[in-house]
Amino acid sequence: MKQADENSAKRRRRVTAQDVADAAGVSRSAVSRAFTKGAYLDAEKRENIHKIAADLGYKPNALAASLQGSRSQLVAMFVGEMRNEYDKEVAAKMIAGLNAAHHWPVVIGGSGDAAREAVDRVLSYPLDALILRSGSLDADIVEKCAKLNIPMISSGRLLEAPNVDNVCCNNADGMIAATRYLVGQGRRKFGYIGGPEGYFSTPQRRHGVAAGLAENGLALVAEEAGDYTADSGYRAAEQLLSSGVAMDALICANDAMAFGALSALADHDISVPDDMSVIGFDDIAMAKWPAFRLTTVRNPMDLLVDTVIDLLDRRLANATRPAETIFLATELILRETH
Amino acid sequence: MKQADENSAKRRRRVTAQDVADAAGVSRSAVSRAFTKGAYLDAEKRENIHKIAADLGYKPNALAASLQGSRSQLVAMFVGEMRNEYDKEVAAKMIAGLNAAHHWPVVIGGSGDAAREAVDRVLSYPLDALILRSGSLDADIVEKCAKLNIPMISSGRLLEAPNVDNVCCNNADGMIAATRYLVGQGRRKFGYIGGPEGYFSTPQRRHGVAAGLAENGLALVAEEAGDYTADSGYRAAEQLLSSGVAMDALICANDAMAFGALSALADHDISVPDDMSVIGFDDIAMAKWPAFRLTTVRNPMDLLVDTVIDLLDRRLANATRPAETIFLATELILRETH
DNA sequence: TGGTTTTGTGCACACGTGTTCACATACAAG
DNA sequence: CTTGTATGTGAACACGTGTGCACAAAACCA
Repeated sequence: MKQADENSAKRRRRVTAQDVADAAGVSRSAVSRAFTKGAYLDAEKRENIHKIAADLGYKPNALAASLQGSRSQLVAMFVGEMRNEYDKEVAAKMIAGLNAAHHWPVVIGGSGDAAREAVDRVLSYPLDALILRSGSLDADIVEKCAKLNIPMISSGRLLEAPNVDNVCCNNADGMIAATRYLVGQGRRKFGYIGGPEGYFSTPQRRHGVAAGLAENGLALVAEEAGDYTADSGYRAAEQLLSSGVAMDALICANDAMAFGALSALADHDISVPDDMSVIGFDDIAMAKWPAFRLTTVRNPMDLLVDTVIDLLDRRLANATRPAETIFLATELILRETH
Repeated sequence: MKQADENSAKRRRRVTAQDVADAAGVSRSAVSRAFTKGAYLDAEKRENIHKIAADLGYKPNALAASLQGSRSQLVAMFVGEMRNEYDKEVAAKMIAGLNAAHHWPVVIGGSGDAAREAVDRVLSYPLDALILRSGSLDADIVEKCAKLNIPMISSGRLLEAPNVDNVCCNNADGMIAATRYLVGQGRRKFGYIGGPEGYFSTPQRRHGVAAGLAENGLALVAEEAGDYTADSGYRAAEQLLSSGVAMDALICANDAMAFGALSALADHDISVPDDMSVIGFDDIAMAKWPAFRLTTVRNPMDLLVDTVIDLLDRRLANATRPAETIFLATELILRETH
């Protein structure tokens, strides 16, 4: 009776070190030591404990262990809305990279109040760090993390604060290089499809294009703004074409909008690259698909992931290291639309 | 001196309920009560504690609280390699859905040994559940979870085990509907680009196409296999075209491969849909991009996410509920490639 | 044999929380 | 004044783990 009660009660519970200890006829300490590398325990007994533990399906509860003061290995990652393909691609790579480095990402998405509340709630876990990847969040998150002693790494935009490391693609330089190249190819009448307000990259990329043109005594002849989706790129291109302004080059603030623009140009029987050069930004996987073969500015995603994880590991190794801001170099990828 | 030591030591630690209690001049119990809904505490004192807590940046440690026996709210989600766009899209939606339902997904990606090891490690956290989304994992994960009392929900493929809920798109029916429709449109010579071996959906979709043709006394005239990426679709289509077999319809096991196939057809000046119908499967966001406007079979992602979360919540509410397997109906989406 | 070192293990504490229990205070009723 | 009843609140325990400390047993040496 009592036995049955105990069994049914245990059925609901997670197997605990005490259960293994009872089964093996040793103390709970011995079980703990059997799973702690470098701890002092008779080899034979350790093996026996491991065997019984495997049999019972025991795993030390990482959270209870983290109460001891060690790291939880949990890392929160805020990814914004993941509406465009670049964000999804980076998120996927980041998850893989964190896994490989034995950090476990608790992923938060969305925008606005819901996102703010979600991040707030997730801060109640003992996180090793918070990674901001795209999306915009209230600035007071920085203060909250500082008080909770949770290091932050921002990779979508620059967050100027002590204890916040930043990784950032050199947006302006990338656009300058693209513009220079097209000018060198003889293009003169540049149109531009920019990003939405509120994104960190929007003014930077816009500025890069303007600077690249200015150093050749040129300026944009036409301009529209999209929201970084392919649909908005299509609409923006339609708008530019219907305005009647003559263009021979169209620079887009990201690849997805460039794809949309390419479709609009095709619908208008404008040949690319004969009549018009099109250049994107990011070099997402799709850019090299046969349907697009897009000339674009590479936003180095793999390097971004590696850099973020490197900063994270170094931050965990040394909490007082001064915050760093790292800029990543872009690269012009020539395919078939320039 | 002692004061300074204490301060610098505390600087490293997370703010704790005891710290707030000291600052507020109450017991730690009072602080805990101040943050526990429905607990008994003087209203004025509760307000004061909240104020001081906000000032210090205190948040109850969710993990320490979960030791009490309550749920951790952590949910592991295995997402496979996330190589194709469908997987990324579903993962993004699932993350958003879980967040909205106040579950916090610890996301694991990858494949092979690394993935197996990562999932194994993540099981050391006190998870409320494990969601399998795509990808393939050793079958012994089911047994491990059973022993650890972690409920599982599989959505990529059917996992026949007690305590594993399944959500699955009705692959065969979707393909039957697509095939029937094309036959009704007068198509007779069907080619097929299938998925890679090892995926749960591969034989089901293949079977659906065969069944749809068989009921009209037809059979496939040509067939190739890809790996669910656009590139592989392009190569497979090239292969089919170079074989010289005449076709008037090409069914692809997913949208990404259909995109690749469309490019190959364009390169060969084969007009879609005049000379050839092309149908995909999934209806990912890109399918309606102006560049593709792909006719396809909708794999209902939003419904998938809702269903998984519903199953999760019901499982948490009732651990002994018998495992369910839910099939989701597909829908033929007619655009411009049929 | 007696003393000293090595080897192995259990006890007890700490981590941060929620909650039960007992106790103190205040106040109303008899 | 005594008794009974609300109303708050602190002390103590439990959750599952890692580890310092003490202690026992065994091995070694003289």
